[in-house]
Amino acid sequence: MALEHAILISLRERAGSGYELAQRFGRSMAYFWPATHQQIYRTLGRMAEQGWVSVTEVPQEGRPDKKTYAVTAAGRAELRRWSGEPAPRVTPRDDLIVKVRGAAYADIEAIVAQAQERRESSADQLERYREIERRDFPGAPGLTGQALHQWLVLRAGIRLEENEIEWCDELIDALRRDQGVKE
Amino acid sequence: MALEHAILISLRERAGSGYELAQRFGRSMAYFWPATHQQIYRTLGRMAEQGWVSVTEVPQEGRPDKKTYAVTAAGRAELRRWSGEPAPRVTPRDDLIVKVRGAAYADIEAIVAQAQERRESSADQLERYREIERRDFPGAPGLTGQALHQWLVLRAGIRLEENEIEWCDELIDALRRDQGVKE
DNA sequence: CTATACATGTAACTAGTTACATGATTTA
DNA sequence: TAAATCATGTAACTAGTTACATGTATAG
Repeated sequence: MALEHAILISLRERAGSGYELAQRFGRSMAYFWPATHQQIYRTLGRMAEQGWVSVTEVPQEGRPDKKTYAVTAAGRAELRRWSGEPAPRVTPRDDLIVKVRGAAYADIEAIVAQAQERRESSADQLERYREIERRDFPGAPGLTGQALHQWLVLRAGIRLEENEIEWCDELIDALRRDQGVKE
Repeated sequence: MALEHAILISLRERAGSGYELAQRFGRSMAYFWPATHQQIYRTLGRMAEQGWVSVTEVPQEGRPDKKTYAVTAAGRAELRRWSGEPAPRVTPRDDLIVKVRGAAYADIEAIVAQAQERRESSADQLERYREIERRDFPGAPGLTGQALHQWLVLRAGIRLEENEIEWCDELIDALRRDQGVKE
């Protein structure tokens, strides 16, 4: 389960509470592994049981006590073990593809509209990624170490959006053309 | 939930039993929406309760009776309704990306090896897709109707694999280079 | 005075995966 | 005689989503 390991990575970069982790996830990991605060709290609990993280209760005034988590030696070993085992491939399930497959039984214009919406949201996301690239990775592709790793992840995101945009364009053109032919 | 709707599409193309559907899924839908026979039987049961499909029990000799499912008018309406509503975007969760993100805490060579494995499996899949394209869609991109829709779905698969291959190549090169620099 | 940040949780639900069960027929 | 095909299912589990709950402090 990659969520546990994504948390281990995040906690190795900086120890912190579930709340802090959820914030950090929202800002970085969520682009490729989203997780709600519930999921993070629950998973941290399980990880503490397994001994992958240690918990320190920090009493606070005026607000609930906070639990700070840090990666243990066992957690570090587990992260290393996991990262060496074969990474399974998962089929990304996309409703829009199913709709295209069944377009004969649907309102084609409604599907075209969804493709346009998708295209726009991908273009927006791509622009956000490109801005992050400019701001945080000006040295790319000549980076090293952690910065390189982060940039490579960003590259995956950029590629995904670029691909999405191109496919949407193909889709819109082809469905439009076919509609035109029919009339 | 797209599984229900993928089943409606498949059953509109041809009515059949859960078993038959599971076979057909394995041969086509599974490329973009995999489902086990359990999932299909369970979902068909739910769909029958909702009145989206009708069930006819066909007694057989020598083997268990078979239940043939067909899409009802309500099912056709539901398919049309669903295909018009906005398609949600889901983040494809990929373990390999998480591993790259945390490469600093891992054995980099092991991650490179996984990227190579991934690259090969994507190249294989791409070759299979290209063969289907040659065999079943020689008229592309000038197709119309259902053949066009099926080809557009295939295009999504082809694009996905091409993109995967390119990203893996970037990844392998960059991590290798960085390893070289370090030494 | 309203919204946001801080901080953690319980509970119920949905979707998908994996293992196990049954049993005849046909093909290698 | 072993394996694959036909045919349907129960049960348990894992991962992720959504709704609800609590309560202070601070910023606009």
